[in-house]
Amino acid sequence: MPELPEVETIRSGLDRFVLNKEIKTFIVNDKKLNLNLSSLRKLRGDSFSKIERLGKMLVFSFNNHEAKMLVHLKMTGQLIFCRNNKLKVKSEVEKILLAGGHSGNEDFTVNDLKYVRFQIFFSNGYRLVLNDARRFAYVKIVGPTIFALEKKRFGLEPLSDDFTWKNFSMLIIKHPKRNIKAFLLDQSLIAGIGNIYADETLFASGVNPQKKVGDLSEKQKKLIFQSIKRILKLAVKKRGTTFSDYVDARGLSGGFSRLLRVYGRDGDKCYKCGRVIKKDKIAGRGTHFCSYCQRY
DNA sequence: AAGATTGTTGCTTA
DNA sequence: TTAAGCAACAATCT
Repeated sequence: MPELPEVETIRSGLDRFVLNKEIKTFIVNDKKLNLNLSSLRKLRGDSFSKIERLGKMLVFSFNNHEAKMLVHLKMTGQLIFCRNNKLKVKSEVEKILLAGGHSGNEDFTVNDLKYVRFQIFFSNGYRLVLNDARRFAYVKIVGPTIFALEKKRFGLEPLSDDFTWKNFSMLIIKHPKRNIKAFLLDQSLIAGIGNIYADETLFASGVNPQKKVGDLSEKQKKLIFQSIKRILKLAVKKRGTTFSDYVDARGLSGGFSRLLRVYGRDGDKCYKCGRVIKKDKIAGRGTHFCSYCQRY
């Protein structure tokens, strides 16, 4: 469920806490991750030099190794930075990190980490935990060649300078037969949009999710292009959307949830026209839309 | 208790 | 070649 805004929020949160901190050791708690222990061992004593986001994937670089650590949270993965001990009610990480001024889920404690799959222990007494109920999330250590291949699979970054009207239109011309919902979800075309922001984008644009992109009017295309940028930017500013599992690196919920206009509102009244919001399966995903406001 | 669920991949079909 | 549909992955919730 973490999409671009959620992953970006985690990324920037982590930036402040793990960069240039010496890594003491890695612990693999779930064999399903298929991690090579000897390649992890080589990275002990090193530290992260930067954390980038590629679509919904996080890319960790090291100061003294060429290898990169790739983390994809898939549906229910969480990356939580916390203190390296078992504290009782309020963990110290909350006291320290909440001092940063953010309000949020105050009840989150390290005790809620029930599905720990992977951990990075830092020398300063903190650790980074991959917590994932459904075990779809992955961690990979890759060299430059594999990383270059991985990178190629991602399409345009919607918040980068490459996401221009020209590039967006070219994508549409290349895939005229695809429906717009599937188009928005395809990570190899535009990277980072998931089910929530696809539905929000189409509602904001007044476009029917079934519409073939080749049949969109110029006005509709422009609206979609602008809505993608506007909504994702706002959602990043609000620190993402919490629908079920998502929390940021400090265990805090996102603030975009209350700004959702269609996602999860099936059966409720449309904010624009008052008719009932529908939910159908389109492009293989549950799709929320107003059949009146999004009839074209 | 069956069915649905946020992401992605890979297979089958048209 | 392109796209749609569907199962699979694992666990939880309704």
